[in-house]
Amino acid sequence: MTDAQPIWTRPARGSRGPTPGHSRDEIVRAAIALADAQGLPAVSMRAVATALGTTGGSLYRYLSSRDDLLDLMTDHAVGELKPYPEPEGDWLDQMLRLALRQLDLHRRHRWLSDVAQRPSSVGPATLSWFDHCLGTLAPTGAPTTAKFEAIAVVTGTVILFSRDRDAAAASATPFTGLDPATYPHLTAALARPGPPPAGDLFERALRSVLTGLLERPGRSGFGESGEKLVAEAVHPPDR
Amino acid sequence: MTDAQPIWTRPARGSRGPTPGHSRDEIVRAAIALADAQGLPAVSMRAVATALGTTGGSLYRYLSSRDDLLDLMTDHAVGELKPYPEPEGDWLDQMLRLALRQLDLHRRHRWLSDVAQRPSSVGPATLSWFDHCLGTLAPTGAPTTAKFEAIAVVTGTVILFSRDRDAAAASATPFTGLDPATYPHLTAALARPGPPPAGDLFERALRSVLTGLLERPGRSGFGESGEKLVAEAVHPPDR
DNA sequence: GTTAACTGCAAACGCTGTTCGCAGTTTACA
DNA sequence: TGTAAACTGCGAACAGCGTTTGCAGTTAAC
Repeated sequence: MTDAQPIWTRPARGSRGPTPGHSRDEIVRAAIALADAQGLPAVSMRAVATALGTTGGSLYRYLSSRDDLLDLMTDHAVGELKPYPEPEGDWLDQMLRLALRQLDLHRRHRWLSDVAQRPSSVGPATLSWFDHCLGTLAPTGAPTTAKFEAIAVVTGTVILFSRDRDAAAASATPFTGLDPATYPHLTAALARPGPPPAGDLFERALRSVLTGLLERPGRSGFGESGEKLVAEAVHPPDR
Repeated sequence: MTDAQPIWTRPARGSRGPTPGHSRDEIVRAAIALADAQGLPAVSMRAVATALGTTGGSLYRYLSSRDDLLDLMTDHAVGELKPYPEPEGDWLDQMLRLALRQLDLHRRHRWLSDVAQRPSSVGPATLSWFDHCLGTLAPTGAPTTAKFEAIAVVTGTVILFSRDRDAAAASATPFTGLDPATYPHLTAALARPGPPPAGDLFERALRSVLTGLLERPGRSGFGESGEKLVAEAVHPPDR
């Protein structure tokens, strides 16, 4: 199965041979279970195959590469974001709810952040999520570029905070026995950690960055002619 | 060379045998040149070795693992951030200058963002950079946790924007031929992309997120409605 | 002078993604 | 109905990876 088309438009099987013993969905599910339990490096073709009771090379009857499998896994996981939360409050509240749902997804599937920063083929569930986010941001009237960037920043922040605990545990170890002369501020900060910051940092970060990126600044912000164009282009027919 | 100590405190060579034909620094430089030219996957032990005129196994006289090499590469690159920009303006201006310097570094060494998302051993140059950032944020009076988080967010934003061009090129291709019925907002946004947003998005994003994370709350409007949103949006009780 | 430690190199181990050839099976078409 | 094409499943194989090991040669310490 070596096709130039992306996996989303490629048929799962032909019409000629015997009925396949497995399916793409079954393979993807097994791979996700493996990744959830033992991390992404454990998802090797042979490991997934043996989890399904077959051999490594047989998977290439269903997929054309491991990247295909990762793409399918990603989109399958992103599909768990549905149903999207009910629209409630202004666009910022709504966007925050979406981000929290995404954060929860990344905490359930920690391998998602490993797979996210790799050039991948975007699946339908991801497109749907992206489209929903764009719709949520429509009332801002911000340019398309800013919206795209804002959604990317949200995802980036989600990945950042989903790694929180691991990062904290990992970075605590090598931070012992530092020389106060060479690292004065760092040793001081570690010696007196101070109080935990008020409120949820995740929410604070997102609220501030989203308003900063998307909200209409006083008058020296977006160009006026551009605003009209964007307002026309973005106003959806059914919303 | 299999030692439990991190590579930073391990001596480069013993005192008994013949003088080594290479050095850690030479190896690291060759690896960085390779990564700059052909990307991180091209940095294999054998490839670095042949670039130095030796064989793969010989590198293990200088390093104990490929992860060690990546750690050394990272810290070597982060060392290029020095000298740090002169303090000028308030802490926000200063922090922005640091972020821009970091962004430039990530554009010169694109493999840095690939290597950053991997649990690594933090080297002295990275510690120094971190310490300098902490010192820059000292006037904010924010809690230590918030400062740490803010620095991480800055790095995350730098990585995000350093990938900008690649991401734009890669995501433009699969975004053709979408069904306007299933992705209304996305197709509308792509049909008329609108003007590029005025001002630098990188700077806007950083200014807003830094002020949001670090400036004293109290008059800024957040805190009350947020906690309820958190409880509502996540339905599995993971938190 | 002997011994221990070190360097450099080649070969090998186990793992990876992926390809290929070989049955055996099912469908399409003349 | 017969034949050919297409498909599935499987085992072996290939190239590449990180890493280990054994061996010869070199240097320094005692």
